[in-house]
Amino acid sequence: MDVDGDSSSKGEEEKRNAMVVILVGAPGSGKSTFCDHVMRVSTRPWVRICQDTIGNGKAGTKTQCLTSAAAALKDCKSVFIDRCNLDREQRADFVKLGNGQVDVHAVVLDLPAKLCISRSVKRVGHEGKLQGGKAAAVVNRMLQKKELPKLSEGFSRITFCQSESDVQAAVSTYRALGPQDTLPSGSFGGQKNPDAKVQLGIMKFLKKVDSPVNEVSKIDSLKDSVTNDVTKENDSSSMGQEDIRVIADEEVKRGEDLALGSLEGTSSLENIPTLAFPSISTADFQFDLQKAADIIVEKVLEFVTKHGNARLVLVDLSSGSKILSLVRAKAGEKNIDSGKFLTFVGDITRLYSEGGLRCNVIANAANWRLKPGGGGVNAAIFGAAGPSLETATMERAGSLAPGKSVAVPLPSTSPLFCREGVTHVIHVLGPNMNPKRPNFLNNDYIKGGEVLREAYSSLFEGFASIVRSQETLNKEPKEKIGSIHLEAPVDFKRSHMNQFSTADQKVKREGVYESEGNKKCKGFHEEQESKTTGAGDRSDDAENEKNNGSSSKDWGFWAQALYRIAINPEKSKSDVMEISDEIVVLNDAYPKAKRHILVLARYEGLDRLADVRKENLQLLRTMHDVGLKWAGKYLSEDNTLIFRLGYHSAPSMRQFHLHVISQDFDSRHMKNKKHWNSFTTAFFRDSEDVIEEINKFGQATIKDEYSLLKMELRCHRCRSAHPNIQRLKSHIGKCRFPFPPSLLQNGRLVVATDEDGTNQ
DNA sequence: GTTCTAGAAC
DNA sequence: GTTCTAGAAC
Repeated sequence: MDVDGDSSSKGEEEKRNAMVVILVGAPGSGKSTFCDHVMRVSTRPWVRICQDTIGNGKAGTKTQCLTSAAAALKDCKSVFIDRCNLDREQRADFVKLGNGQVDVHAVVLDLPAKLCISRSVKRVGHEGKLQGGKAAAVVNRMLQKKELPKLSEGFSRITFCQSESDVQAAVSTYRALGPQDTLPSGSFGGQKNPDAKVQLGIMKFLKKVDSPVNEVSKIDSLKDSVTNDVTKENDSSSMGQEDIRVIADEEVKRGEDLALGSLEGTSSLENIPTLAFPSISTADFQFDLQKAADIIVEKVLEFVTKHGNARLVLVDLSSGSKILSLVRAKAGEKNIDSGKFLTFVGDITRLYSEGGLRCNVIANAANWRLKPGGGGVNAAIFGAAGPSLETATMERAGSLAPGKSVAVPLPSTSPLFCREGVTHVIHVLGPNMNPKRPNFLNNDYIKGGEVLREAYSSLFEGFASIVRSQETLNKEPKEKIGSIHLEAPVDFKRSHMNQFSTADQKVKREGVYESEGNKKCKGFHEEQESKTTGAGDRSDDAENEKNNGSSSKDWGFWAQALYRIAINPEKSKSDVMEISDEIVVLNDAYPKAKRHILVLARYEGLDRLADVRKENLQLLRTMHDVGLKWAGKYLSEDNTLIFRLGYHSAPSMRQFHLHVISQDFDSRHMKNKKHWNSFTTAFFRDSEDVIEEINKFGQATIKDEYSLLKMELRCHRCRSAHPNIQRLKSHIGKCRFPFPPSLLQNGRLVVATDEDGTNQ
């Protein structure tokens, strides 16, 4: 860092290096504290422009702020714009202060509403005078208007903070800036979809770094991947299937539009060869995270300096991933080119289909026998790649020593190849610090470090050699990574993971399960009655990582009540209202609204949404129609009701079932956050959308239950936040705000119609 | 899925 | 002291 106290002689230069940092955040989000923490130790001259105090210690006007900010800049000082700046219009004039001469940054303090409210309520004598009971209403109202900043507004850098630790990281970044320093351009901190107004879970924000999940459908995710990644051309070598090509072509078109039309310049060069790799040895092999992060960054740096035309992506499934944040921080310190290395939260087997990130090579944290199973990444990759990967692997090697890797070309029949565009899997075996696993190093981190370095070297070399061979094939040297600034190390915080716990991945059901196909129940009710489906076929493999290869979910006895009814509806004690060959309709035993019924599928093997495939389309339509019929019946009795039809992403009860539920949520059984969020977040998958997705993609997007169900409590109509379920319930009893636009589309809400058949 | 309950939050 | 949450048991 170049610290220079002699400002007079360097005035011009300093002016060039001054910057405008626009804080964006609700009252109570910690904007002033942020400025204080930076300014207290910074060697750069800062001026804080605070609208709450600018009028001689009292609140002033926006114009006053603009004038003072301009004066400070003229004086070669960097400025913090400390006001809410929650919408684009409010920010625009401050962005213009940069005048193309100085960098304009945004720091977004996007903390949970509840936290902002409680801070606002508690604060005494705060400059903004926002105290007491009105704070909640004010914060809520302001958050409704919230438009997260985009680079296209004219910011050169945006930092999104969604937790206390994000804020800490941003403070450190800014306080470390000397008078001459600049920061890399781009969008940082993981808000992939700037329009998502999703917040962190309320209660846990201090205990763990939770992350939001975008409430977008798979189709939307493809769209917004375009806004971040401009596709230049389709890489025919990595695409095998017609429908993927179609999607890719659409991306190209939109991408071009975008490149012409806006500054959304966080383009990532999709065609550059990309290796996605998990952190080796830090999960089940219990390698120290700090030490591992150092080694990752060291090896990545080595690679990126040597290879211009390739990109590395460190992937982790869990959004609060410690290793990702450690690596991100260290990579930032080393100024690793963000176009060549990024971190990504998501399922390594679904990077393209669910994350919009194209990776032609993925690394597998393998076991020494190179066998499927175990848990974690290994099980996921073998599961997703299908049996052909095992065959192809065995052709190359029978086992692997720690520190070594083996690259295996994926057969073009593998779903990973067709769907994700992955051409190679590189198996890597890292050092093991877990006494229960083979080759235990007994805390010998000297040896461990060596082996881990060797593992990454071997992995990256394997990748480089694939890149070389593909370049030769294409006979056309790829364009060097361009001058357009790239977004990263960005943590996209995208998690569409199905059936994964935060720590472990389970093999996809269809992978190992001794499938009986989707036989109809009809005709074999009795034989099924006695059949247990509990434990599944656990095949523990001692040297494999934790979590056995069991593919079927362990449904407890209580969780099989619906299954028993589907098989034997006549004998059921529940109030079954309709029975056909295909479906059973019954009242939910614990209705979460005035009207809440279930339409059960009577198909053996269809336990949940994740099991549904294209061959079940007709069933989906039947269930939807039956649901509509019953909703219509209830609407004819009470035309004030509004219904929504949909599926839980990860149901607790076995047997595929459709919820038909009125949107009053007026029920004594609506008791907790999980109940609420399961019907009012993206966890609830609208029936119409599911049908569309199954039709287009052959399977439905499953939303990540672990974060969605813990989200803070928000009104499903006006989106206001509430501290607990009781307060929420008293609010929804009164709230008559129109439903959000997304729900008003695509027939997601079912309302009463008058005689003409028009909506009332 | 619900119920029960310890203990955290208020 | 009361309310509320989250985890375990069922």
